[in-house]
Amino acid sequence: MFNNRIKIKELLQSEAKGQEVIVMGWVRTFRNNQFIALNDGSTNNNLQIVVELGLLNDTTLKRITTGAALRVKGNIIPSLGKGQKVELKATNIEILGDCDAEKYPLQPKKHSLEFLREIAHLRFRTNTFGAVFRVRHALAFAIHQFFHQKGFLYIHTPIITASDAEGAGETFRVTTLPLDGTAPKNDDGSINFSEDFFGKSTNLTVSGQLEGELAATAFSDIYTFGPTFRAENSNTTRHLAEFWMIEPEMAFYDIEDNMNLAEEFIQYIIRFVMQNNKEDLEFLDARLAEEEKQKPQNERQEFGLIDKLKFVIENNFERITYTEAIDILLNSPAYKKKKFKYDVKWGIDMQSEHERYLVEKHFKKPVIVRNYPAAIKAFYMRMNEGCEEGKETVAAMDILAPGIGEIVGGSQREERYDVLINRMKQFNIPIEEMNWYLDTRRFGSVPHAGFGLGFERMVQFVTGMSNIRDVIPFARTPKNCEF
RNA sequence: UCCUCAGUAGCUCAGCUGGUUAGAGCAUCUGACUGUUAAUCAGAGGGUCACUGGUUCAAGUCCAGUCUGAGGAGCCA
Repeated sequence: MFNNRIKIKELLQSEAKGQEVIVMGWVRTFRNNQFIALNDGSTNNNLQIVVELGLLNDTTLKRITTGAALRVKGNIIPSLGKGQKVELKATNIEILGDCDAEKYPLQPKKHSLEFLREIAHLRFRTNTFGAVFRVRHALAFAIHQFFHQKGFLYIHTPIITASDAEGAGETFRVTTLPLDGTAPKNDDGSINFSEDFFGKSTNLTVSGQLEGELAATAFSDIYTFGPTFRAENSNTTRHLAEFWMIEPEMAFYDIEDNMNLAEEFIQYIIRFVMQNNKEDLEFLDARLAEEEKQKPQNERQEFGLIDKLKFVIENNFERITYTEAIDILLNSPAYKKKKFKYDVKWGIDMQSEHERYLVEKHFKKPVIVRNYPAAIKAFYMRMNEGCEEGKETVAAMDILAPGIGEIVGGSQREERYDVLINRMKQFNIPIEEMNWYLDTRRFGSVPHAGFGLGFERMVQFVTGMSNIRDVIPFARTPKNCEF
Protein backbone atom coordinates (compact mmCIF):
# COMPACT_ATOMS: atom_id res chain seq x y z
CA MET A 1 0.00 0.00 0.00
CA PHE A 2 1.36 3.37 -1.02
CA ASN A 3 -1.09 5.72 0.65
CA ASN A 4 -0.19 4.93 4.24
CA ARG A 5 0.29 8.54 5.18
CA ILE A 6 -1.27 10.79 7.79
CA LYS A 7 -2.69 14.09 6.59
CA ILE A 8 -0.94 17.18 7.91
CA LYS A 9 -4.13 18.61 9.38
CA GLU A 10 -4.52 15.54 11.57
CA LEU A 11 -0.83 15.37 12.40
CA LEU A 12 -0.73 18.97 13.64
CA GLN A 13 -3.56 18.18 16.07
CA SER A 14 -1.98 15.03 17.44
CA GLU A 15 0.10 14.74 20.57
CA ALA A 16 3.85 14.62 20.04
CA LYS A 17 5.04 11.37 21.56
CA GLY A 18 7.73 10.42 19.09
CA GLN A 19 5.37 8.20 17.10
CA GLU A 20 6.49 7.25 13.60
CA VAL A 21 4.38 8.45 10.67
CA ILE A 22 4.57 9.01 6.94
CA VAL A 23 3.51 12.32 5.35
CA MET A 24 3.36 13.41 1.73
CA GLY A 25 3.05 16.87 0.29
CA TRP A 26 4.67 19.74 -1.54
CA VAL A 27 7.55 21.89 -0.31
CA ARG A 28 6.62 25.49 0.45
CA THR A 29 10.06 26.60 1.67
CA PHE A 30 13.32 24.94 2.64
CA ARG A 31 15.25 26.99 5.17
CA ASN A 32 18.77 26.58 6.31
CA ASN A 33 19.19 23.17 4.60
CA GLN A 34 17.41 21.94 7.69
CA PHE A 35 13.76 22.97 7.87
CA ILE A 36 11.19 21.99 5.27
CA ALA A 37 7.75 23.60 5.35
CA LEU A 38 5.51 20.91 3.84
CA ASN A 39 1.89 21.39 2.75
CA ASP A 40 -0.59 18.76 1.55
CA GLY A 41 -3.65 20.97 1.14
CA SER A 42 -5.52 19.52 4.11
CA THR A 43 -4.91 22.76 6.02
CA ASN A 44 -3.29 26.13 5.41
CA ASN A 45 -0.74 25.34 8.08
CA ASN A 46 2.52 23.78 7.02
CA LEU A 47 4.26 20.93 8.76
CA GLN A 48 7.84 21.70 9.72
CA ILE A 49 10.11 18.80 8.88
CA VAL A 50 13.50 18.78 10.54
CA VAL A 51 16.33 17.33 8.50
CA GLU A 52 19.34 16.47 10.61
CA LEU A 53 22.70 17.38 9.14
CA GLY A 54 24.15 14.35 7.42
CA LEU A 55 20.81 12.56 6.93
CA LEU A 56 20.80 13.29 3.21
CA ASN A 57 23.58 13.54 0.65
CA ASP A 58 24.17 16.80 -1.22
CA THR A 59 22.42 15.70 -4.42
CA THR A 60 19.21 14.84 -2.58
CA LEU A 61 19.36 18.05 -0.53
CA LYS A 62 19.59 20.10 -3.73
CA ARG A 63 16.45 18.43 -5.06
CA ILE A 64 14.35 19.68 -2.13
CA THR A 65 13.17 22.86 -3.83
CA THR A 66 10.04 24.97 -3.57
CA GLY A 67 7.21 22.97 -5.16
CA ALA A 68 8.88 19.54 -5.05
CA ALA A 69 6.71 16.61 -3.93
CA LEU A 70 8.03 14.58 -0.99
CA ARG A 71 7.27 11.44 0.96
CA VAL A 72 8.72 11.76 4.44
CA LYS A 73 8.98 9.19 7.19
CA GLY A 74 9.74 10.50 10.66
CA ASN A 75 8.76 10.93 14.30
CA ILE A 76 6.36 13.50 15.69
CA ILE A 77 8.15 15.51 18.36
CA PRO A 78 7.43 18.72 20.27
CA SER A 79 8.98 21.62 18.37
CA LEU A 80 12.04 23.38 19.72
CA GLY A 81 11.23 26.42 17.60
CA LYS A 82 8.53 29.00 18.26
CA GLY A 83 6.32 28.93 15.18
CA GLN A 84 4.64 25.58 15.79
CA LYS A 85 3.77 23.11 18.53
CA VAL A 86 4.86 19.93 16.81
CA GLU A 87 7.25 19.02 14.05
CA LEU A 88 8.42 15.92 12.23
CA LYS A 89 11.96 14.70 12.73
CA ALA A 90 12.76 13.00 9.43
CA THR A 91 14.32 9.56 9.25
CA ASN A 92 13.79 9.12 5.51
CA ILE A 93 12.96 11.51 2.69
CA GLU A 94 11.94 10.35 -0.74
CA ILE A 95 11.49 12.80 -3.60
CA LEU A 96 8.33 11.86 -5.48
CA GLY A 97 8.46 14.70 -7.97
CA ASP A 98 11.23 17.18 -8.70
CA CYS A 99 10.45 20.85 -9.23
CA ASP A 100 12.93 22.97 -11.17
CA ALA A 101 13.16 26.12 -9.05
CA GLU A 102 14.35 28.18 -12.01
CA LYS A 103 11.22 27.38 -14.01
CA TYR A 104 8.56 27.02 -11.29
CA PRO A 105 6.42 30.16 -11.36
CA LEU A 106 5.46 30.10 -7.68
CA GLN A 107 8.29 31.61 -5.71
CA PRO A 108 8.55 31.85 -1.96
CA LYS A 109 7.38 35.47 -2.07
CA LYS A 110 4.21 37.51 -2.43
CA HIS A 111 2.44 37.31 -5.77
CA SER A 112 -0.33 39.54 -7.09
CA LEU A 113 -3.78 38.00 -7.57
CA GLU A 114 -3.65 39.08 -11.23
CA PHE A 115 -0.48 37.10 -11.81
CA LEU A 116 -1.84 34.05 -10.01
CA ARG A 117 -4.95 34.22 -12.19
CA GLU A 118 -2.71 33.67 -15.21
CA ILE A 119 -1.35 30.51 -13.61
CA ALA A 120 -4.68 29.36 -12.20
CA HIS A 121 -3.59 25.74 -12.60
CA LEU A 122 -0.94 26.29 -9.93
CA ARG A 123 -2.57 28.85 -7.67
CA PHE A 124 -4.30 26.11 -5.64
CA ARG A 125 -0.88 25.67 -4.04
CA THR A 126 -0.89 29.12 -2.45
CA ASN A 127 -2.17 29.97 1.02
CA THR A 128 -4.84 32.35 -0.23
CA PHE A 129 -6.36 30.01 -2.80
CA GLY A 130 -5.99 27.04 -0.49
CA ALA A 131 -8.18 28.85 2.03
CA VAL A 132 -10.63 30.14 -0.61
CA PHE A 133 -11.29 26.74 -2.13
CA ARG A 134 -11.59 24.94 1.18
CA VAL A 135 -14.21 27.54 2.15
CA ARG A 136 -15.90 27.11 -1.22
CA HIS A 137 -16.15 23.38 -0.59
CA ALA A 138 -17.50 23.90 2.92
CA LEU A 139 -20.18 26.27 1.62
CA ALA A 140 -21.29 23.78 -1.04
CA PHE A 141 -21.44 21.02 1.54
CA ALA A 142 -23.36 23.21 4.00
CA ILE A 143 -25.90 24.08 1.31
CA HIS A 144 -26.68 20.42 0.62
CA GLN A 145 -26.81 19.68 4.32
CA PHE A 146 -29.17 22.57 5.04
CA PHE A 147 -31.68 21.55 2.40
CA HIS A 148 -31.36 17.85 3.09
CA GLN A 149 -32.13 18.40 6.77
CA LYS A 150 -35.23 20.33 5.78
CA GLY A 151 -36.47 17.55 3.53
CA PHE A 152 -35.73 19.28 0.22
CA LEU A 153 -35.01 17.17 -2.87
CA TYR A 154 -31.92 17.96 -4.93
CA ILE A 155 -33.15 18.17 -8.53
CA HIS A 156 -30.85 18.14 -11.54
CA THR A 157 -32.31 20.52 -14.10
CA PRO A 158 -31.02 20.35 -17.68
CA ILE A 159 -27.88 22.15 -18.85
CA ILE A 160 -29.05 22.26 -22.46
CA THR A 161 -32.45 23.84 -22.97
CA ALA A 162 -34.59 25.08 -25.80
CA SER A 163 -36.22 27.91 -23.93
CA ASP A 164 -34.93 31.31 -23.01
CA ALA A 165 -38.28 32.07 -21.48
CA GLU A 166 -37.02 33.88 -18.44
CA GLY A 167 -35.18 36.30 -20.66
CA ALA A 168 -32.36 36.31 -18.15
CA GLY A 169 -29.81 37.48 -20.63
CA GLU A 170 -27.85 36.39 -23.68
CA THR A 171 -27.41 32.64 -24.12
CA PHE A 172 -24.65 30.45 -25.48
CA ARG A 173 -25.85 28.52 -28.49
CA VAL A 174 -25.58 24.74 -28.60
CA THR A 175 -25.40 23.23 -32.08
CA THR A 176 -23.72 20.54 -34.17
CA LEU A 177 -24.38 22.38 -37.44
CA PRO A 178 -21.28 23.35 -39.43
CA LEU A 179 -19.92 26.86 -38.96
CA ASP A 180 -18.40 27.22 -42.42
CA GLY A 181 -21.56 28.65 -43.98
CA THR A 182 -22.89 25.31 -45.26
CA ALA A 183 -25.53 24.94 -42.50
CA PRO A 184 -29.05 24.27 -43.89
CA LYS A 185 -31.06 27.46 -44.40
CA ASN A 186 -34.70 28.40 -44.55
CA ASP A 187 -36.15 30.29 -47.52
CA ASP A 188 -35.60 33.62 -45.73
CA GLY A 189 -31.89 32.86 -45.24
CA SER A 190 -32.07 32.06 -41.52
CA ILE A 191 -30.56 28.83 -40.19
CA ASN A 192 -32.90 25.83 -40.41
CA PHE A 193 -32.57 24.34 -36.95
CA SER A 194 -34.97 21.47 -37.70
CA GLU A 195 -31.90 19.74 -39.12
CA ASP A 196 -29.82 20.43 -36.01
CA PHE A 197 -29.07 17.75 -33.39
CA PHE A 198 -32.16 18.45 -31.31
CA GLY A 199 -34.31 19.50 -34.23
CA LYS A 200 -34.64 22.98 -32.83
CA SER A 201 -32.54 25.91 -31.65
CA THR A 202 -30.93 25.14 -28.31
CA ASN A 203 -28.72 26.91 -25.80
CA LEU A 204 -27.01 26.51 -22.44
CA THR A 205 -29.29 27.13 -19.49
CA VAL A 206 -29.49 30.56 -17.87
CA SER A 207 -31.57 29.28 -14.94
CA GLY A 208 -33.13 26.05 -13.72
CA GLN A 209 -36.02 27.82 -12.05
CA LEU A 210 -38.87 26.96 -14.40
CA GLU A 211 -37.97 23.26 -14.32
CA GLY A 212 -37.55 23.60 -10.56
CA GLU A 213 -41.16 24.78 -10.29
CA LEU A 214 -42.31 21.61 -12.06
CA ALA A 215 -40.61 19.46 -9.45
CA ALA A 216 -41.77 21.61 -6.53
CA THR A 217 -45.38 21.09 -7.54
CA ALA A 218 -44.90 17.40 -6.81
CA PHE A 219 -42.25 17.09 -4.10
CA SER A 220 -43.22 20.31 -2.24
CA ASP A 221 -39.65 21.41 -1.56
CA ILE A 222 -36.75 21.12 -3.99
CA TYR A 223 -33.51 22.88 -4.81
CA THR A 224 -31.13 22.96 -7.73
CA PHE A 225 -27.39 23.53 -7.51
CA GLY A 226 -25.67 23.59 -10.84
CA PRO A 227 -23.80 25.57 -13.47
CA THR A 228 -25.48 28.42 -15.36
CA PHE A 229 -24.28 30.25 -18.44
CA ARG A 230 -24.73 33.82 -19.57
CA ALA A 231 -23.16 35.22 -22.71
CA GLU A 232 -23.32 38.79 -21.44
CA ASN A 233 -20.29 40.92 -22.23
CA SER A 234 -19.90 41.84 -18.56
CA ASN A 235 -16.46 42.88 -17.41
CA THR A 236 -16.81 43.38 -13.68
CA THR A 237 -15.52 41.91 -10.42
CA ARG A 238 -18.85 40.14 -9.85
CA HIS A 239 -19.83 38.53 -13.19
CA LEU A 240 -18.84 35.26 -14.82
CA ALA A 241 -19.99 33.67 -18.07
CA GLU A 242 -20.15 30.30 -16.27
CA PHE A 243 -21.24 30.33 -12.65
CA TRP A 244 -23.03 28.12 -10.16
CA MET A 245 -26.46 28.88 -8.88
CA ILE A 246 -28.63 27.53 -6.08
CA GLU A 247 -32.37 27.75 -6.72
CA PRO A 248 -34.78 26.42 -4.09
CA GLU A 249 -38.44 26.26 -5.01
CA MET A 250 -41.16 25.59 -2.43
CA ALA A 251 -44.83 24.76 -2.85
CA PHE A 252 -47.20 26.24 -0.21
CA TYR A 253 -44.81 29.15 0.47
CA ASP A 254 -45.72 32.81 0.24
CA ILE A 255 -43.25 35.70 -0.04
CA GLU A 256 -42.89 35.92 3.75
CA ASP A 257 -42.07 32.18 4.05
CA ASN A 258 -39.63 32.67 1.20
CA MET A 259 -37.78 35.50 2.95
CA ASN A 260 -37.65 33.55 6.20
CA LEU A 261 -36.09 30.57 4.45
CA ALA A 262 -33.55 32.68 2.56
CA GLU A 263 -32.41 34.41 5.73
CA GLU A 264 -32.17 31.18 7.72
CA PHE A 265 -30.29 29.58 4.81
CA ILE A 266 -27.65 32.30 4.56
CA GLN A 267 -27.09 32.36 8.30
CA TYR A 268 -26.83 28.56 8.40
CA ILE A 269 -24.13 28.24 5.75
CA ILE A 270 -22.09 31.10 7.18
CA ARG A 271 -22.30 29.57 10.64
CA PHE A 272 -21.19 26.23 9.20
CA VAL A 273 -18.06 27.75 7.67
CA MET A 274 -17.25 29.66 10.86
CA GLN A 275 -17.37 26.42 12.79
CA ASN A 276 -15.56 24.21 10.29
CA ASN A 277 -13.05 26.51 8.58
CA LYS A 278 -11.88 28.66 11.46
CA GLU A 279 -8.24 28.70 10.39
CA ASP A 280 -9.02 29.46 6.75
CA LEU A 281 -11.22 32.38 7.80
CA GLU A 282 -8.55 33.67 10.17
CA PHE A 283 -6.06 33.60 7.32
CA LEU A 284 -8.48 35.37 4.96
CA ASP A 285 -9.35 37.88 7.68
CA ALA A 286 -5.68 38.77 8.10
CA ARG A 287 -5.16 38.90 4.34
CA LEU A 288 -8.08 41.29 3.94
CA ALA A 289 -6.89 43.48 6.81
CA GLU A 290 -3.50 43.73 5.10
CA GLU A 291 -5.19 44.69 1.83
CA GLU A 292 -7.36 47.28 3.58
CA LYS A 293 -4.26 48.95 5.01
CA GLN A 294 -3.17 49.81 1.47
CA LYS A 295 -6.36 51.77 0.90
CA PRO A 296 -6.99 55.38 1.88
CA GLN A 297 -8.81 55.69 5.21
CA ASN A 298 -12.19 56.72 3.78
CA GLU A 299 -12.41 53.65 1.49
CA ARG A 300 -11.72 51.10 4.20
CA GLN A 301 -14.36 48.65 5.38
CA GLU A 302 -15.73 49.27 8.82
CA PHE A 303 -15.60 45.60 9.82
CA GLY A 304 -12.98 42.91 9.43
CA LEU A 305 -14.07 39.74 7.65
CA ILE A 306 -14.85 37.61 10.71
CA ASP A 307 -16.61 40.49 12.48
CA LYS A 308 -18.74 41.03 9.39
CA LEU A 309 -19.76 37.36 9.26
CA LYS A 310 -20.49 37.32 12.99
CA PHE A 311 -22.67 40.36 12.57
CA VAL A 312 -24.64 38.68 9.79
CA ILE A 313 -25.39 35.52 11.77
CA GLU A 314 -26.20 37.37 14.98
CA ASN A 315 -28.59 39.98 13.57
CA ASN A 316 -31.83 39.79 11.65
CA PHE A 317 -31.74 41.14 8.15
CA GLU A 318 -33.48 44.47 7.69
CA ARG A 319 -36.76 44.08 5.79
CA ILE A 320 -38.26 46.95 3.82
CA THR A 321 -40.53 47.42 0.84
CA TYR A 322 -39.36 48.91 -2.42
CA THR A 323 -41.50 51.98 -1.72
CA GLU A 324 -39.84 52.44 1.67
CA ALA A 325 -36.41 52.04 0.04
CA ILE A 326 -37.18 54.79 -2.44
CA ASP A 327 -38.37 57.06 0.41
CA ILE A 328 -35.14 56.44 2.34
CA LEU A 329 -33.11 57.33 -0.74
CA LEU A 330 -35.17 60.46 -1.43
CA ASN A 331 -34.65 61.65 2.15
CA SER A 332 -30.96 60.75 2.28
CA PRO A 333 -28.23 63.37 2.61
CA ALA A 334 -26.60 61.76 -0.45
CA TYR A 335 -29.68 62.52 -2.55
CA LYS A 336 -30.05 66.04 -1.23
CA LYS A 337 -26.40 66.76 -1.95
CA LYS A 338 -26.91 65.30 -5.45
CA LYS A 339 -24.31 62.59 -4.82
CA PHE A 340 -26.21 60.00 -6.88
CA LYS A 341 -25.36 59.76 -10.55
CA TYR A 342 -28.76 58.28 -11.39
CA ASP A 343 -32.08 59.82 -10.50
CA VAL A 344 -34.32 58.38 -7.79
CA LYS A 345 -38.09 58.08 -8.15
CA TRP A 346 -40.73 55.41 -7.71
CA GLY A 347 -40.54 52.97 -10.62
CA ILE A 348 -36.79 52.98 -11.24
CA ASP A 349 -34.71 49.85 -11.20
CA MET A 350 -32.34 50.73 -8.37
CA GLN A 351 -28.72 51.26 -9.44
CA SER A 352 -25.69 49.81 -7.67
CA GLU A 353 -25.05 53.16 -6.00
CA HIS A 354 -28.58 53.14 -4.52
CA GLU A 355 -28.34 49.58 -3.24
CA ARG A 356 -24.91 50.27 -1.80
CA TYR A 357 -26.23 53.32 -0.01
CA LEU A 358 -29.06 51.36 1.62
CA VAL A 359 -26.83 48.48 2.70
CA GLU A 360 -23.50 50.12 3.47
CA LYS A 361 -24.48 53.59 4.64
CA HIS A 362 -28.04 53.50 5.90
CA PHE A 363 -28.63 50.09 7.48
CA LYS A 364 -25.07 48.73 7.58
CA LYS A 365 -26.31 45.14 7.32
CA PRO A 366 -27.97 42.83 4.81
CA VAL A 367 -31.30 44.22 3.62
CA ILE A 368 -34.27 42.41 2.09
CA VAL A 369 -36.22 44.64 -0.28
CA ARG A 370 -39.62 43.37 -1.40
CA ASN A 371 -42.63 44.38 -3.53
CA TYR A 372 -40.92 45.78 -6.59
CA PRO A 373 -42.76 47.59 -9.42
CA ALA A 374 -44.29 44.99 -11.73
CA ALA A 375 -42.89 46.70 -14.81
CA ILE A 376 -39.26 46.00 -13.94
CA LYS A 377 -39.61 42.37 -12.83
CA ALA A 378 -40.07 39.01 -14.56
CA PHE A 379 -43.41 37.67 -15.83
CA TYR A 380 -43.67 34.76 -13.37
CA MET A 381 -43.62 36.94 -10.24
CA ARG A 382 -46.94 37.19 -8.41
CA MET A 383 -48.96 40.41 -8.82
CA ASN A 384 -49.75 41.98 -5.47
CA GLU A 385 -53.36 42.77 -4.71
CA GLY A 386 -54.73 46.16 -3.65
CA CYS A 387 -52.03 48.28 -5.27
CA GLU A 388 -52.55 51.95 -6.02
CA GLU A 389 -53.30 52.45 -9.71
CA GLY A 390 -50.09 52.97 -11.69
CA LYS A 391 -48.07 51.60 -8.81
CA GLU A 392 -48.65 47.88 -9.29
CA THR A 393 -46.08 45.72 -7.57
CA VAL A 394 -45.09 42.06 -7.57
CA ALA A 395 -44.15 39.84 -4.63
CA ALA A 396 -40.45 39.87 -5.43
CA MET A 397 -37.61 40.11 -2.94
CA ASP A 398 -33.90 40.81 -3.27
CA ILE A 399 -31.33 40.35 -0.53
CA LEU A 400 -28.61 42.96 -0.74
CA ALA A 401 -25.30 42.30 1.00
CA PRO A 402 -22.56 44.76 1.95
CA GLY A 403 -19.72 44.82 -0.58
CA ILE A 404 -21.30 42.81 -3.38
CA GLY A 405 -24.88 43.98 -3.74
CA GLU A 406 -27.60 41.59 -4.82
CA ILE A 407 -26.84 38.12 -3.52
CA VAL A 408 -30.33 36.60 -3.61
CA GLY A 409 -33.23 37.32 -5.93
CA GLY A 410 -36.56 35.61 -5.46
CA SER A 411 -40.31 35.88 -5.54
CA GLN A 412 -43.63 34.29 -4.88
CA ARG A 413 -44.67 32.84 -8.23
CA GLU A 414 -47.87 33.74 -10.04
CA GLU A 415 -50.07 30.69 -9.51
CA ARG A 416 -53.28 32.17 -11.02
CA TYR A 417 -53.54 30.92 -14.60
CA ASP A 418 -55.37 33.92 -16.05
CA VAL A 419 -53.14 36.48 -14.40
CA LEU A 420 -50.06 34.60 -15.58
CA ILE A 421 -51.28 34.41 -19.17
CA ASN A 422 -51.88 38.17 -19.15
CA ARG A 423 -48.39 38.83 -17.88
CA MET A 424 -46.87 36.53 -20.49
CA LYS A 425 -48.67 38.43 -23.22
CA GLN A 426 -47.36 41.72 -21.83
CA PHE A 427 -43.81 40.36 -21.92
CA ASN A 428 -44.22 38.74 -25.35
CA ILE A 429 -43.50 35.27 -24.01
CA PRO A 430 -44.37 32.57 -26.58
CA ILE A 431 -47.25 30.92 -24.74
CA GLU A 432 -47.51 27.81 -26.96
CA GLU A 433 -43.88 26.88 -26.25
CA MET A 434 -44.51 27.19 -22.52
CA ASN A 435 -47.41 24.78 -22.27
CA TRP A 436 -45.42 22.40 -20.10
CA TYR A 437 -44.85 25.22 -17.61
CA LEU A 438 -48.49 26.35 -17.70
CA ASP A 439 -49.66 22.81 -16.90
CA THR A 440 -48.55 23.41 -13.29
CA ARG A 441 -51.19 26.18 -13.18
CA ARG A 442 -53.81 24.12 -14.97
CA PHE A 443 -53.60 21.05 -12.77
CA GLY A 444 -53.66 21.55 -9.03
CA SER A 445 -52.00 24.96 -8.97
CA VAL A 446 -50.74 26.06 -5.55
CA PRO A 447 -49.14 29.16 -4.08
CA HIS A 448 -45.38 28.67 -4.30
CA ALA A 449 -42.19 30.65 -4.10
CA GLY A 450 -38.46 30.37 -4.57
CA PHE A 451 -35.20 32.24 -4.90
CA GLY A 452 -31.87 32.09 -6.64
CA LEU A 453 -28.46 32.59 -5.11
CA GLY A 454 -25.24 33.12 -7.04
CA PHE A 455 -22.83 30.69 -5.44
CA GLU A 456 -19.66 32.58 -6.36
CA ARG A 457 -21.06 35.80 -4.91
CA MET A 458 -21.70 33.96 -1.68
CA VAL A 459 -18.12 32.65 -1.71
CA GLN A 460 -16.94 36.21 -2.33
CA PHE A 461 -18.94 37.46 0.61
CA VAL A 462 -17.61 34.79 2.98
CA THR A 463 -13.95 34.89 1.87
CA GLY A 464 -13.72 38.65 1.38
CA MET A 465 -12.16 38.17 -2.06
CA SER A 466 -12.97 41.23 -4.11
CA ASN A 467 -12.80 39.66 -7.59
CA ILE A 468 -15.21 36.85 -8.50
CA ARG A 469 -12.52 35.34 -10.76
CA ASP A 470 -10.63 34.45 -7.60
CA VAL A 471 -13.36 32.31 -6.01
CA ILE A 472 -13.94 29.85 -8.89
CA PRO A 473 -11.14 27.48 -9.91
CA PHE A 474 -11.12 28.38 -13.60
CA ALA A 475 -12.99 31.55 -14.44
CA ARG A 476 -14.82 31.94 -17.73
CA THR A 477 -15.16 35.61 -18.64
CA PRO A 478 -15.30 37.47 -21.96
CA LYS A 479 -12.10 36.76 -23.93
CA ASN A 480 -10.89 34.27 -21.35
CA CYS A 481 -11.33 30.50 -21.43
CA GLU A 482 -7.95 29.13 -20.38
CA PHE A 483 -7.41 25.70 -18.84
C1' U B 1 -20.34 47.50 -24.65
C1' C B 2 -18.79 52.49 -22.51
C1' C B 3 -15.25 55.45 -19.35
C1' U B 4 -10.41 55.63 -16.77
C1' C B 5 -5.63 53.64 -15.83
C1' A B 6 -1.73 50.25 -16.93
C1' G B 7 1.75 46.80 -19.95
C1' U B 8 9.96 47.69 -18.68
C1' A B 9 14.18 41.10 -15.73
C1' G B 10 10.74 35.03 -13.29
C1' C B 11 7.55 38.54 -9.79
C1' U B 12 6.53 43.76 -7.84
C1' C B 13 7.99 48.28 -9.57
C1' A B 14 11.38 53.01 -10.67
C1' G B 15 13.10 55.20 -15.20
C1' C B 16 12.04 63.47 -15.03
C1' U B 17 10.63 68.23 -20.07
C1' G B 18 13.12 62.35 -25.87
C1' G B 19 20.02 62.18 -25.31
C1' U B 20 26.06 57.44 -23.30
C1' U B 21 26.22 50.66 -21.69
C1' A B 22 17.87 50.56 -19.05
C1' G B 23 17.94 50.27 -12.66
C1' A B 24 16.08 48.48 -7.53
C1' G B 25 13.79 44.89 -4.17
C1' C B 26 12.30 39.95 -4.08
C1' A B 27 13.03 35.24 -6.66
C1' U B 28 16.95 32.09 -9.11
C1' C B 29 22.19 30.32 -9.20
C1' U B 30 27.20 29.94 -6.47
C1' G B 31 29.56 30.20 -1.72
C1' A B 32 29.33 30.91 3.72
C1' C B 33 26.47 29.93 8.13
C1' U B 34 23.44 26.18 10.72
C1' G B 35 17.08 25.79 15.54
C1' U B 36 15.30 28.44 11.04
C1' U B 37 9.87 30.76 10.62
C1' A B 38 8.87 34.73 3.54
C1' A B 39 16.20 32.69 7.71
C1' U B 40 20.67 35.68 7.29
C1' C B 41 25.42 37.40 4.86
C1' A B 42 28.60 37.84 0.27
C1' G B 43 28.82 37.41 -4.98
C1' A B 44 26.85 36.20 -9.99
C1' G B 45 23.59 35.54 -14.08
C1' G B 46 19.12 37.45 -16.07
C1' G B 47 15.82 42.54 -20.73
C1' U B 48 12.98 41.89 -28.66
C1' C B 49 11.03 48.02 -22.72
C1' A B 50 3.23 44.05 -25.18
C1' C B 51 2.81 44.22 -30.76
C1' U B 52 2.59 47.07 -35.55
C1' G B 53 3.42 51.51 -37.86
C1' G B 54 4.79 56.75 -37.57
C1' U B 55 7.44 61.58 -35.96
C1' U B 56 12.81 62.66 -34.98
C1' C B 57 19.81 63.28 -35.93
C1' A B 58 18.09 60.24 -31.69
C1' A B 59 12.14 56.74 -28.86
C1' G B 60 11.36 52.62 -22.88
C1' U B 61 9.92 58.00 -23.11
C1' C B 62 6.03 61.52 -28.19
C1' C B 63 1.73 60.12 -31.84
C1' A B 64 -1.80 56.39 -34.13
C1' G B 65 -3.76 51.56 -34.31
C1' U B 66 -4.07 46.53 -32.30
C1' C B 67 -3.81 43.05 -28.28
C1' U B 68 -3.87 42.02 -23.05
C1' G B 69 -4.84 43.20 -17.87
C1' A B 70 -7.08 46.13 -13.80
C1' G B 71 -10.83 49.48 -11.69
C1' G B 72 -15.64 51.75 -12.38
C1' A B 73 -20.51 51.80 -15.11
C1' G B 74 -24.41 49.12 -17.69
C1' C B 75 -26.67 44.06 -17.79
C1' C B 76 -27.33 40.76 -13.73
C1' A B 77 -26.53 36.25 -9.84
